[in-house]
Amino acid sequence: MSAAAQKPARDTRTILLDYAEVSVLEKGYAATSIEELIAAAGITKSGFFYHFPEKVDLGKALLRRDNEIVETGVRAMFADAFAAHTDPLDALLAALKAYGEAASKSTASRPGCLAAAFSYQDTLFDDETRELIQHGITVKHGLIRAALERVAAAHPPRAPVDLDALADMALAVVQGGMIIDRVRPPEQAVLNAQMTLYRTYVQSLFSHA
Amino acid sequence: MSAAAQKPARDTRTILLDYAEVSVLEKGYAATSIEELIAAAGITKSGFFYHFPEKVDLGKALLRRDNEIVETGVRAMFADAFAAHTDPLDALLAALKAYGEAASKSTASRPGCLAAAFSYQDTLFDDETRELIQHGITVKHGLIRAALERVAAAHPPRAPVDLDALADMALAVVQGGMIIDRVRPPEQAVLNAQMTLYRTYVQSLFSHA
DNA sequence: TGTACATCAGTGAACGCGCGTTCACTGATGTAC
DNA sequence: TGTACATCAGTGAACGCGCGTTCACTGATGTAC
Repeated sequence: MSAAAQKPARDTRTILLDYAEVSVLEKGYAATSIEELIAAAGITKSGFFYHFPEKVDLGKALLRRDNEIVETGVRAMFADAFAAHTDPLDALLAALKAYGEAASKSTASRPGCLAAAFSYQDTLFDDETRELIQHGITVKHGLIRAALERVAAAHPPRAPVDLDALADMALAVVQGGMIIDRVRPPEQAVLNAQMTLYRTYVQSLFSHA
Repeated sequence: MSAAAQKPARDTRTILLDYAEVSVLEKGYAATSIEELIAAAGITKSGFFYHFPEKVDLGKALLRRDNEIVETGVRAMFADAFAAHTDPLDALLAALKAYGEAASKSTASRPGCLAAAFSYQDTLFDDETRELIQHGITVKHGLIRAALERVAAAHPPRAPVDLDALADMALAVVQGGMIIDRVRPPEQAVLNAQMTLYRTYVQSLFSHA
């Protein structure tokens, strides 16, 4: 518990990215100015362009960092859950719970998703950026879909279930829950309630009462 | 079927709003410039400021118009559905189907929701605008929640159901479906598939097989 | 151990453009008497 | 029917600011021999 361990000594680039992430989530990419980022990081404007040759590179770096968190963090949630539970259904439900909770307490004060923010501004970007936006949800979809397959193998559903659509529903419920949480006045934690409801649905589809 | 009936002769203000709506959905409010709007409407910049004293008034007008469509259009969908079906569950399912289809073929080429776009830029706005953003989803929530109450009265569910969360889920699934449809490469109609899945869920909660 | 060079992480000054906004004015249409 | 005035839907020119971007340069640290 040394004091040094608490402050990981963020470098300038990380400070820029951290501040940009919050700002993009609050007012969007276009309205996030380089000026405010350098004020937060305490460097000059040319210093910014040393780290990011163009503004669009900031957007890409933001998405790449976010995608890495998905690749490692969310993947680990599913791996851990499947390691901890013998029943795939229990594992999936645990993983979804962890994912929902992580999503609800993201970087900024309000929940939000970079990919969602970017998706409503994406004609400003090039193809590479659009692919980065897409990548994160593709990975998440894959993880959930793979888990659903294991669940379906262990618990054959009564009626046929479209596993792709069901996996998408988890993503949709999180994205939509975030938007509702952003729009509604106080903290009502719609996102968490939605994930709970979704988990109940999945359970009802596969567990034979 | 006269030719005059096809072209309702949009006035300049409507042209500005129409173009702005598409643009906001594609690149966001901040990146939607007055310059491009007046180019589309064929007026000068001062002409724009005759219609909207400040840019923020354009945003408000956009949201007010959208809210009116919800107030009349979506309300009518529910009224029509409940007039056409004796069973409240059938009525709700029909209304949701109509709502989902309307949402999937909105103004622009891709599905999108003004409130969602604005919610990811809302620190740019004043309180009045934020209330307008909120109003639309409050109304929709109210309509779905009222319908769910009638369904629950006619078909008491086996297990207790949180009707507010279930109503939110319809909104979340539509908002989330839109984001996924925007991000995924071709037209996969995730939004419609999600609404179908949601309707199946509602049906399973209330109809005793 | 000393020197030469390369890389890193910036500085400082300037750029042009496009943005939202203001202001005085105008021509066409509508209304009052 | 004619005139006076008001309102509507704009025009045209100018504004200052902040934006992203460029360019030549710099001081500190690292590496080679």
